Amino acid sequence: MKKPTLKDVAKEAGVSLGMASRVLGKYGSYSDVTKQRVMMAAEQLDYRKHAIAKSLKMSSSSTIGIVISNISSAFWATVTRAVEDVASKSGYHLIIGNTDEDPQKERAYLETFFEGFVDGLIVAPSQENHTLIKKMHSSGLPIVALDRKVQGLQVPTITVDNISGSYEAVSYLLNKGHRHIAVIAGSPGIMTSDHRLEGYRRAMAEQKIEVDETLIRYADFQKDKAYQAAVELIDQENRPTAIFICNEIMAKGTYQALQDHEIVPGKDIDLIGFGDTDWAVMVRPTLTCIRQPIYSMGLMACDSLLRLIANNDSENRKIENVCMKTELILRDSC
Amino acid sequence: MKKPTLKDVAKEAGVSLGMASRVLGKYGSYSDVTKQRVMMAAEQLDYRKHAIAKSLKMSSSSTIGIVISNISSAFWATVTRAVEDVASKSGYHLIIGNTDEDPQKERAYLETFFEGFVDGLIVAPSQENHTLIKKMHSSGLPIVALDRKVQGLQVPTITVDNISGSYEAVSYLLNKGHRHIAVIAGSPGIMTSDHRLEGYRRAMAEQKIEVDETLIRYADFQKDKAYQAAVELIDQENRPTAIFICNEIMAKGTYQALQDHEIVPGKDIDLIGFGDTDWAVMVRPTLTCIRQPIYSMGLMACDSLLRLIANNDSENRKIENVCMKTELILRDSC
DNA sequence: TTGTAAGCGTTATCAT
DNA sequence: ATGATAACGCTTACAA
Repeated sequence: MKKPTLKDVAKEAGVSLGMASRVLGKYGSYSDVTKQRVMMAAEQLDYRKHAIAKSLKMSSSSTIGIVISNISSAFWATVTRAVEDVASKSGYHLIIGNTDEDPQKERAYLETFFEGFVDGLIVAPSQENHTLIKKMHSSGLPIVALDRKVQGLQVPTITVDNISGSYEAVSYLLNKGHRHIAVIAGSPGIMTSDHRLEGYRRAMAEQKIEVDETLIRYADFQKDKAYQAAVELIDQENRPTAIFICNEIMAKGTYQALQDHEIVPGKDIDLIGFGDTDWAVMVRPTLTCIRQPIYSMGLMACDSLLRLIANNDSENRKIENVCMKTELILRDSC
Repeated sequence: MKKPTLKDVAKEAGVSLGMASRVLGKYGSYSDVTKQRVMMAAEQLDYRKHAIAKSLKMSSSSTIGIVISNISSAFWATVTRAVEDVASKSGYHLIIGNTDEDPQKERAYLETFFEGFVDGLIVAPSQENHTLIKKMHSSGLPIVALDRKVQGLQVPTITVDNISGSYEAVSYLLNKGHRHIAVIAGSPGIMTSDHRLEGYRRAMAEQKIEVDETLIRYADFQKDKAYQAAVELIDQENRPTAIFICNEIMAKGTYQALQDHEIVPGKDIDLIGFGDTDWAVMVRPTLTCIRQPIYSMGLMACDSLLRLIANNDSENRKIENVCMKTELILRDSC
């Protein structure tokens, strides 16, 4: 009835517990006869090692954790997929923690992951729990930061070059002759949002065009707020001739607002969105996007983490930060 | 340097190990003074319980596993999100296993989840590993099947009524006067695919319309194959006047094929897709869909599993199968 | 109220 | 080559 243990296998095979462990774990030395008997017994009892017990003994759970905002968004689902692919190839399991950008939830996950449950952690940190993360790091837990930096934390960080990405996009608009370029930004304080806005400002500054602050709207990365912002922008006195949207969720809201108001992207107003999305090629006109190497980001983060775990004892591990380039995908919306 | 253990806390507080455990675990009895001293010591050392050790002792890891085909698909990402929401509310962690419908990968996950790592399992089983799943179940591991049944396995199963869903959709097309209705199906053998095709056949049979087998195409749930199938359908002699597509991924391929050939859904040909998707309302014309209660499915699955875990000892748990209804969302493509 | 000690199922060291 | 035994860090029954 109960699951058989090593003890049961040993008894069945007529050997000692240690012997059974050696055979099944393929270490130490044992005779061929013993091997046969143990294998037989294990087979017969349908024995499976108890992973938790092993973890305790080895102080390693072969599990990594990932703390992100929302697994059901296309971006994070792809990242998670990549991480899981890499992790499983190395025999690691993946535990996910969904925070919804809620510092409370994030803290709860970090705390439980800090209880020895995971061998390493990939985290897209909010602003709030930096001290906890630092404490975890200094206590020796391997950590990789993803998509966002943590100030003063010396861990490998995988980001996208948000500044140059949006700089490129806005420059493209400027070179097309646009002078009134609106921005639908995320939330001030979040790195990805700030950097994308910064790219906009740099492009504008470079061409010596003064930024009209009424053309900058914060929509907290939310679709509905972006819809609202877009409606306001097209209604306002100095209607922009182009809109730069700081993520794909807000791009959806913006695009829908324009559809609802029968304003045609690429004709009545130009549009570029940060982040590619599957509907970008299905809508008409298609949407010009800044593509991020999402899968690669997850892949590199996990790769980096696994290397960190492997070399955890050696102190000479040096921090490898990666800042990936984006790609401007030109389509019909501008 | 090393993480403090209960022993360290006890020593620091000047009490026994057992005492420290009682205070920190809030059970048994202890004096106020002892409580103070232990709490102080724990605080001072920044003590955290070791989750693995606790799991071993309690033979429960507060972790559940989910085995699905692809976390980066919208459907499974939403399911996973729901499961994680419910699980985390009850203090459970979620480990994900991505199979890509590969029986080998699926088996690997099932095996490791069977090593005592999880307290329960949610699985969308392929056809191959039924015996293993049954073995896991009979060994006492709580299991819930999601989206697909396992023949002869007595576990709670959360599915969608695929037959009635597609029956409703195809009947709608028939009532509109369509007689040549094509189907782009998934893979024969997979329950969701077979049932959706079955719904089609029933609707046709009910109106005594003979099924033209050249109008049935299998596209293995893949976008490109669906694209190809759609092209063939519109090129063939008896071009269908409507197409019923068995999932949203294939709907994407089909829709794109029509766009590329300048055939307008809802005008030149009617379209209904099984499964709602975010681009359905963004494309023009919008796409009519059969909506599945995806989040609810994940929610109920996890809920069911947690109840199973809670009542695992009592034998009187009865199997609660849930078959959820779909909803036909009428839009412009038909 | 408090301390002692026996496990949970492994791995790995030390004798033999 | 093999067996006995001490951990890993925790919970908890039993004694005091």
